[in-house]
Amino acid sequence: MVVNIINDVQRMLKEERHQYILAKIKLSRKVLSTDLSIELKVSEDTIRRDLNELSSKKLIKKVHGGALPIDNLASSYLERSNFNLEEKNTIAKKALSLIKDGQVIIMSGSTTNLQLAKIIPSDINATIYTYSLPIALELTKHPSIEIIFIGGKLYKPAQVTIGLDVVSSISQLRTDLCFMGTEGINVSSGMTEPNWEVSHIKKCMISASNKVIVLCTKNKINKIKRYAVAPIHKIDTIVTNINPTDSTFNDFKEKGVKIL
Amino acid sequence: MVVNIINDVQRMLKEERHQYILAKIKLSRKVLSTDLSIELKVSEDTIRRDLNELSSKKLIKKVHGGALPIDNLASSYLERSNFNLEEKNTIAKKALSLIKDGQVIIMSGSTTNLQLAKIIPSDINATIYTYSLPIALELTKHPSIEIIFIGGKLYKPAQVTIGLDVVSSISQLRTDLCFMGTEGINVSSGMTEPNWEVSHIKKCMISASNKVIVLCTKNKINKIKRYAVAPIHKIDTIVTNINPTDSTFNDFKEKGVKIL
DNA sequence: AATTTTGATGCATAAAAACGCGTAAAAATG
DNA sequence: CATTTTTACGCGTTTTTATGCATCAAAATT
Repeated sequence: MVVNIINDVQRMLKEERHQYILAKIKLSRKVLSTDLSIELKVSEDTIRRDLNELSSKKLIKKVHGGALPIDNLASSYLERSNFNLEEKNTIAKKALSLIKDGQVIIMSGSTTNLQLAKIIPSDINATIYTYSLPIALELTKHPSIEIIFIGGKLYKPAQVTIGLDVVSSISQLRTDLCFMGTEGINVSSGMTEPNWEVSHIKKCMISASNKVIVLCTKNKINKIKRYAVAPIHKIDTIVTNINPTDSTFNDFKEKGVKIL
Repeated sequence: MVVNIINDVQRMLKEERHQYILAKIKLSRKVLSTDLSIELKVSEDTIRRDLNELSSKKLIKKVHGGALPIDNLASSYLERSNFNLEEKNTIAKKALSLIKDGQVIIMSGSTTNLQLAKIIPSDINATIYTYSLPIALELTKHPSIEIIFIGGKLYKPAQVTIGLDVVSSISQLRTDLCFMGTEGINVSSGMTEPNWEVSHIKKCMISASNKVIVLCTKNKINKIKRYAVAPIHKIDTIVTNINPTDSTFNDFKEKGVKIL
């Protein structure tokens, strides 16, 4: 019996096929199982299994006959933004009451702020400065808010601009309100951040703004991170997802911080 | 017997049709089953089934004879970006070949550029300046591209920043390549734009860049708009969705413009 | 009201997907 | 090194899906 060596010579590994498929989808926006079967010299069955795998990893959208790219805009940020959505929305709703018509506001890039941006009623007029891509994008849907985007080098994981440009832009501003998320807040250490760049930017935001409002979920309270942003007395209001009368806040209240 | 190759060549996947229909509805506020049947080369029957599906997903409002948009004022940019996707992708693929590793590039906010941003291979290194939110967001998915966002006041319909800040930022730049879309290009009038702000920004881009590459679909060629951007000799290359040997381009070639 | 356009429904068919099974190579195990 | 176990595939077979067509019902149009 003749052994067909030729056939065996070139068979791609599964992983290689996957790479190939992803690359092709990226480039052509569409792949057909039949084409792939021919191109990769495996049965359509195998292609289908490949497609199913990639699809279950959310890397492609499998459809009858082939696959298409997954549409969605952002991935990692988007995932985070859907985390603890319930809490974030609670906070956002409370924070809404602090916005008055005609104000100039600066917002940090936190996912809670994104929630806030989503629910600002369309009859509110305001000017919002931000350095977060998703927040700016969200606000473009709003009919009357004026958006000023603060440019600079993009920090991909958080989809915000950072760096000197941002710092220098912000230090030239004067705003009424400043909404910012935080990674840690505590009476003695004040507000702290794990990221040096971010801590610096937040410092600028605070000195640029008349009132400082910190939005944070319960689990950030009493956490301390590496870099200091501001002592507690610089914070005007903390908005959280728990009851403002909770005893957790006693110390904060003594320092004159409002809890919402 | 004649085998009809043409017929076999392109049949869209159901999902693709759906996307096409949605894009068209948003753009023209109305679609007719008969038109779609011809455009998508399927029976009206199938179109009706498509429309029913989309309608049951509340994405469109199905009516006698066709369908209408379901109120909501989704961002007009996204609408445009999914329209004529095929052509835009063709252009983007061609344009890809012009990008070399390590270059500094500036991109305008055109939807064709968005397509380009989507398909840049992950092994390419480059620095990209842009003032388009969607493009910047798209590029955050790329592992190695450095993105610099040019800040300023946001122009919502196009999701780009405009204004003095943008102009002044760009005039301080020096880039290797400049990819820009256009609303009209013509041998005698050169490149033209309907929007004054945009025309001004594009002028800056051109003078900041070593090479100027214009991406445009066939239908923009020989159109003339209100505001001049640049005479034809400032353009190095035009990338379109049609064959570069097409006679349409003869005049352009005489002026030294490369066609891709 | 008559006529023309659309829409819905059932049916036929071809293509694609899923499922189960067998096999052979690769990896793990004793 | 022998032998299990696992993994990756391919091949039938059965289901499901996508689509067109014919027919009849429901509109819109005249």
